[in-house]
Amino acid sequence: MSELPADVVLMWGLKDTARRGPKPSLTVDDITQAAIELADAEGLAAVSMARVAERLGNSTMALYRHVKSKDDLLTLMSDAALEHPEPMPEGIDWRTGLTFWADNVLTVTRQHTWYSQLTLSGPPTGPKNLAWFDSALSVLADTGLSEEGKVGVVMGLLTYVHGQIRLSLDLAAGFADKPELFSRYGAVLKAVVDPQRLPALARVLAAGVFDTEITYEESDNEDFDFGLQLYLDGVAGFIERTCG
Amino acid sequence: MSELPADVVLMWGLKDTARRGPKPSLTVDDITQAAIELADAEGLAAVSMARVAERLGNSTMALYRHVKSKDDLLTLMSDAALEHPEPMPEGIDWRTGLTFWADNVLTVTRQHTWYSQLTLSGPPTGPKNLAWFDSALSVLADTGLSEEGKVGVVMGLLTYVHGQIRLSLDLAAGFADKPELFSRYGAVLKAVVDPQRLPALARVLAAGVFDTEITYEESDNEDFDFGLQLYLDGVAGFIERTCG
DNA sequence: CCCTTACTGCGTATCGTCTACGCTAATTAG
DNA sequence: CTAATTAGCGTAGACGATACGCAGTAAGGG
Repeated sequence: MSELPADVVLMWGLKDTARRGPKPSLTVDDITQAAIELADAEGLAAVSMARVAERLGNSTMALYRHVKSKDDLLTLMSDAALEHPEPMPEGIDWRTGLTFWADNVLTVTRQHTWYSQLTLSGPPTGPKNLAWFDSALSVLADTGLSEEGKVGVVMGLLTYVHGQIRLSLDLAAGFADKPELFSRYGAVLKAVVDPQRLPALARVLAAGVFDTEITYEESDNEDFDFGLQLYLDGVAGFIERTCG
Repeated sequence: MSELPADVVLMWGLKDTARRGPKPSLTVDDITQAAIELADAEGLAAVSMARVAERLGNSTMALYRHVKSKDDLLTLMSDAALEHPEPMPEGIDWRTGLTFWADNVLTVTRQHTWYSQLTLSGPPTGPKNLAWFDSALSVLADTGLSEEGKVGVVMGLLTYVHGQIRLSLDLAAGFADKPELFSRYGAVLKAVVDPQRLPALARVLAAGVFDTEITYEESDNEDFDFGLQLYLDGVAGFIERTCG
């Protein structure tokens, strides 16, 4: 028990209960929650130990009694920010199930736009992260895939989903920052692309693909589903090949 | 011409040549290169204006004559760090071509492990980035896809590749940092996972999927290719459906 | 040839960040 | 009651980004 890493102990709430000194006026949970609210409101860059402490009405250094370092806090946030996954409808087929799952990941992550900027420090160990992992795995139970195959499929899906989310959130943030760059994207490329050197790209420009103003909320879901279905097509083939 | 964004002007080297004052002892290129070397050697976190200037034998503030801000410098790095793409073999079929391309992206990015930590501030505009974009598009020329379809396929592929790279690099960094967490991953999960609440995950653990020590350089390429081929399977179906 | 002008390098200073260390006060085990 | 343990926090150091302004340099115009 006491052999478990410190992060894991904190995330699962496995602290020794009988303590001697003064009652803590702060819990790790309070700190994590305050940090998440701050990140939601002002972005990940605004999360400093000082700002978090201010929000809790404590001094900066008080936080270090509960959290080893700022990186530690970020790790805690990466689990605490997630909701529990929606329960999978019973008897759902794997393809519908994974689409449902991916859409839920998208929904949850959209509420914490900083999430995809976190740097992973290891494989997932927190309760929420593992619950999501389990949820995706359970959908593949009846496919006949080996356990290792299921893990591969889910990891690939997670990578795709996170990659897509990160891309779209980064772009959305950039868009909010300086929209000119986006509305003029087609024009800028045309000024700079030499059809001799980059012929394929020049053809795309000539076809006017980047001429429409890019708006975000709409195009995102389409692109997301487009790539997702491609990936799931691949999974279907894999299942067929392996277990068919 | 002068209407182009500042970043674009810098990346394409479109500065006014006739200047009046003293000869610059520094070029934007020198600065970018120094920053890249620093990031390669000590990680992205080590890149500070002071450290970069020190490496060039200049003062910190001298850099701001050439670069608007640190974010600006990071944007420049995101283009300058890329090699030019290997030229596509003539007459290569799209699937082999995209696999070749993805492998090249993997190779280039492995040389700059910080690359996937950069936050994109907008759609790609630098010469190297666009060259890669063009290279992937050119492979799809004979598929009969619409220009928009090609863009979608390449964007999806890029997202997958970057996501995968980021995941594996983050994990590799975490592994270098504290290997215990990785070698004991299976054991930690078993201590913490309740088969009642997370049955699918418990089955994976029981099958011993996480019991083998995780080594990185080997498993990476397999996972990468596995997911890549799934995605390409999906693309094949899409081409069939659309143009078949 | 000189002066104006634009530009480079850089010193100074402000403000924000993380966090090591040690003190004080609160709480409880024995 | 005493000693051990622990929470909160003040101080301070090291480091980071960058606004501002000064001094010196090189070209263009006369």
